[in-house]
Amino acid sequence: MTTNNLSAILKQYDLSNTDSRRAILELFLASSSALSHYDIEKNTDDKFDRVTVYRTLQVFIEKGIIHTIPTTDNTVIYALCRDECSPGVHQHNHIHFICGVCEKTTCIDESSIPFIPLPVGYISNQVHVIVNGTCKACL
Amino acid sequence: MTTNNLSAILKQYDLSNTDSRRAILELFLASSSALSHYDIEKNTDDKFDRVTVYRTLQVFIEKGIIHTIPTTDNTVIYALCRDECSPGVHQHNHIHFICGVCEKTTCIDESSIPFIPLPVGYISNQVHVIVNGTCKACL
DNA sequence: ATATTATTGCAACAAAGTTGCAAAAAATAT
DNA sequence: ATATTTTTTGCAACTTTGTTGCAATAATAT
Repeated sequence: MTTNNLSAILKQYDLSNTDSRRAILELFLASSSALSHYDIEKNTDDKFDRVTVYRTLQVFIEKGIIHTIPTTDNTVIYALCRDECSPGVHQHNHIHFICGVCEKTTCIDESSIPFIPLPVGYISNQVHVIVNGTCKACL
Repeated sequence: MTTNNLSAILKQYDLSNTDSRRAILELFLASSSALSHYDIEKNTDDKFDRVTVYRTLQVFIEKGIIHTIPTTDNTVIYALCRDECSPGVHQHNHIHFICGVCEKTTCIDESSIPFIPLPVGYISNQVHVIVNGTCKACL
């Protein structure tokens, strides 16, 4: 991914073109699995302050570039949005798979979220499906 | 719930009969929604040390008495196990509903987890379904 | 090139969670 | 019932995670 491409993406999302944003965006584009805050700090050689990373992630979420994934062990992980997310509105129609062996979390684009029937009186906004198991690479 | 009943449950799970364990177990039995660590500390009038609460929750999880629920905002919440969980093995076949208004998380026993088709090479162990929306009481 | 605006990094802090260890309480044996 | 063993608790100290205010710096607009 060239710097130009990264800059263009940032511009598209109406974000100013800074070192940290380019670096973190590049990480997400290069990674096939979800990233934790720790992953991001380490993979940018601690070049950016913790606070900067937090704020960058926050902005990316607001703009609909990345989303958080709920986890059973309660770590926060982030992944690129695939579907049509827009600033303020996240809509994900794919499931998340957590491998118990390599610990990696990936978005499974092949499977979509099934319809979940709810008792009368409940209204559904968004459904998350998290599948724990063993991934292709670890079998 | 009488003290006797609580003691009996603890015995059944092979746990020694202590103040904190009885109190925390009672809280879960009395609550219709999931509880956070904070909820538990406050609802026991800070009578028990933070460390004790952490350790009690950990033991309850190991024994299959309670389970954690993944949340979108990444807080850890705990709820009683409904189905046949045993020490070391958690299996939950119900979905979790998080109300955006009252912020309460409840287990929906009426709906069961649908079958989630996965790409070839993936093996599923456990599936979590989290529905965000508005609950009956908040509509 | 300069002014304006947004972003960064630092410091200080708050909250959440963990570990080792001595004291206290529960279970077991006498 | 009492003594012994084992488990659990609470304290202190620490680590990790996340937040806030503010001055310095960098990016955009003029």
